[in-house]
Amino acid sequence: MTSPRGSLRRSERSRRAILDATRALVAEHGYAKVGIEAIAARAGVGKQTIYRWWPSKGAVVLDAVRALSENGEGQLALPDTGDLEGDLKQVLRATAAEFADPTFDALIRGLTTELAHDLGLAAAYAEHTAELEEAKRQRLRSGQRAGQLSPDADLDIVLDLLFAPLFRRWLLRTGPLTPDYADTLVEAALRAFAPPEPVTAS
Amino acid sequence: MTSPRGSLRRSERSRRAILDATRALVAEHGYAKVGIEAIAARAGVGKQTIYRWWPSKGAVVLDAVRALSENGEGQLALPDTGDLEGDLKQVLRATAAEFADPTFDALIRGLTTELAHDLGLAAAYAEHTAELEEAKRQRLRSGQRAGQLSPDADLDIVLDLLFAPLFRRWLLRTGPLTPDYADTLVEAALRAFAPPEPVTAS
Amino acid sequence: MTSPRGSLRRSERSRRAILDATRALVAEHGYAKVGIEAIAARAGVGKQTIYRWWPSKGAVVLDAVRALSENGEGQLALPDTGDLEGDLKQVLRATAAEFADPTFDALIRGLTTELAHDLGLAAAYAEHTAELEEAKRQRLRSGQRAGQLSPDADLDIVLDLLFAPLFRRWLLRTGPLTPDYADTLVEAALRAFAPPEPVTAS
Amino acid sequence: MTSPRGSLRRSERSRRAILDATRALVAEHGYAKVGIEAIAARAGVGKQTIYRWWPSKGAVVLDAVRALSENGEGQLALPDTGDLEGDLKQVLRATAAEFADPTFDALIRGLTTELAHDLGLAAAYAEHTAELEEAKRQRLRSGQRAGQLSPDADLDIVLDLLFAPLFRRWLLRTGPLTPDYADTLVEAALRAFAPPEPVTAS
DNA sequence: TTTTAACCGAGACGGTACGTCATGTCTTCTT
DNA sequence: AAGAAGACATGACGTACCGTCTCGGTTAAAA
Repeated sequence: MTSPRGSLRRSERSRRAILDATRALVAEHGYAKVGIEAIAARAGVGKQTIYRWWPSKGAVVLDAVRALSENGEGQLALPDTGDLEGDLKQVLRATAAEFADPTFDALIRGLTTELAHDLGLAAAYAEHTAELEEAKRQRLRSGQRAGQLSPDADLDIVLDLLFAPLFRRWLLRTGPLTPDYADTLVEAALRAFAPPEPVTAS
Repeated sequence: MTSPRGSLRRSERSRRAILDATRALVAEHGYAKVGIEAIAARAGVGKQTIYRWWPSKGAVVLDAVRALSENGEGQLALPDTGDLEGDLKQVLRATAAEFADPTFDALIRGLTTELAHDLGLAAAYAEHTAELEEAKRQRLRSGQRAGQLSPDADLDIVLDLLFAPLFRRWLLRTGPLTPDYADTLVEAALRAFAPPEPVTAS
Repeated sequence: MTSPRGSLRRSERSRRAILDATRALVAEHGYAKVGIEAIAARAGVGKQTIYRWWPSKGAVVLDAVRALSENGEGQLALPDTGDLEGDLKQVLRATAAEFADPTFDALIRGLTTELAHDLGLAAAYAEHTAELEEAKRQRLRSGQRAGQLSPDADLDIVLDLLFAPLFRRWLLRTGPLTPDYADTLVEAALRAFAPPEPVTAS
Repeated sequence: MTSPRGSLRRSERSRRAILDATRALVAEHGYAKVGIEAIAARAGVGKQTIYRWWPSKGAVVLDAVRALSENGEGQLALPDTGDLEGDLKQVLRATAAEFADPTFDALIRGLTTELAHDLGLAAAYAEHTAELEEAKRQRLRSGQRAGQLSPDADLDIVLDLLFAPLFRRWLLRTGPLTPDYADTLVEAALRAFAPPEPVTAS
């Protein structure tokens, strides 16, 4: 069901032009220096067409980000080789790599700072990331079942330990997002929630 | 002799009025809706007096935050009762509590999102927090010496594990900043960097 | 078909409000103390609406003056009773009287001093007054044909002699603009360009 | 008696620097674009030193003009060769030539437009020009005694006829200030106030 | 000779207006 | 009905000057 949302007459052409222009402009000038007028001008679109379909610049950018991820849909299953540590390292390294892409960085950085102030936008973003979050939790659960993670572990806390340091370091630029850093975080988090030592028969 | 820096004639009166007005306005209306003009008007000051001494709104807010901490100077020693876990829990709970104060939240939230975009401001902020960061590291080192933390532990990583989840949860409002959450983070981080089991004589 | 010039959508409402506000404010406070912001505020109009259509305050005032004259259009024919001296006295007296009106004085005084510095504005003003100037020249030509003025007279010089003294006295306030003064100027100018004495048969 | 006016301690050095800077800046950028701050900066003088001795920019410019004329003092006697027409032509040509000097033009143009709005300044200027005006009147009186001008002629009106057209043409740039134009004005004015035809004995 | 106070340069201050820019709403005409 | 275009009222931006004010430093008169 790929029917148009919200209207029977919405121009797909304009929608794409707006999101493309947004991506390009934010990459070029940074989130803060891009305004609705500039987007409209670059997209060759009337301002009203933007205001009609999005409530704020943040919402446009959110959709621009969404559109990026929607190229290959449904790839939401995380790797599950049976090796939790290896799989998580791969995921965190990939996340760190994403942040290194200037276009993605500019988009997601602006969006993130907007989320901090706009509750509605934050909710919309949460909806967008819910699936991915669930996939992460699933992978942890799978590891738990495989005895690679304590059965008592609160998976949300594990996720926090894994991703929050990465997020903070990226957002505030307090350090480089190296693969090593990703690995270190995974090792620390898994150590914190290691399964209990099996009692070995002596 | 801490003679006036940068000018021989800067008005202390105006400086304080500006920082006070900034705090009040950001608390009332939120960072984004406060402009230089409003600050100047509320402070009873010409706009140029702000532009003369600060390069951006972010810089003013940074100073407003700085001024908050400078009331009681030099209180930078963190508690060191000998109980690392207990001391850290106290610190994280206190940090969480700070974020609960609406005025401080509004100020620091706006400032933080500005840091994400303004490298110069981020550097200035880093300078401001350097002392506190060092104090935290000191406390961890002290715990290390007391055998409450692995001698191999990278203290910056420990700090990341402790504070980044709190930071992220606060900034993106993805969960409540309860004392329990603070405690959980401390326990997890210490577990991740627990000292090696002493070999017990059998 | 005098369809809208320069734009398809200019607001006549705003235009009139701006010119009215300009007239009122200049009359109240004098040309120099009136700014674009004040005009916009009084007119209930955005500043940009002024900047969009006029290049300078002087241009706005010029249009405000223009609008005054355009109430009754096409009344440009000067009196021509056959008595050149009488007609000119009437015109100069009327001109002097105009300058006595405080609103008109304030507008035209500010405009005039602007003309002295702004070549473009001077050109625009010249265009505005061209018709009137031509009408004056016509009346002189008519007098010339009637033998009341030397056939050799350079009409522009005659106009200078008639109006420049009035202009200077008004602008610099070096004397009162009485009807007597107007009459004196007319008499002097006509004496300077009197037709040659007819050769009387002796 | 060239004692300092208004104060026993006024710095002649600063006074000259201010007037020189004023002349230079007005010549370079035009009257309107020169401000007190710029003059002070160029003169290497504190703003207060200007505000202490002059009430307005116009007053400074007036003094700058005054200083120009005071180089060779007392040259106020107009030529009196016995030939009124020739002498007046010389004076008007000289006046026209003065206006052609860009520095003088810029200064006097700005000053003149200021006079139109500032009564106090106009009075001060009148005082400055009083001597010259009187000299002009004297020359006319001398011509009157020599029978080159009607005994009834109102000399102020004659002066108006002579100089107002020149003034207006210069201020509003409605035509070139050629020697021919000067001559034409002199001839016209003298024709208007020619002495009565002597009754020739038949 | 020493005081002392006006004058000086410098420039920060509270203000006002500038001319530009972007906002979000609106109207008009086109598709 | 939706879109491109862009005028509109609004209001913040950062700059430029205004005229006033303080700050040391420097003179030249008075003591």
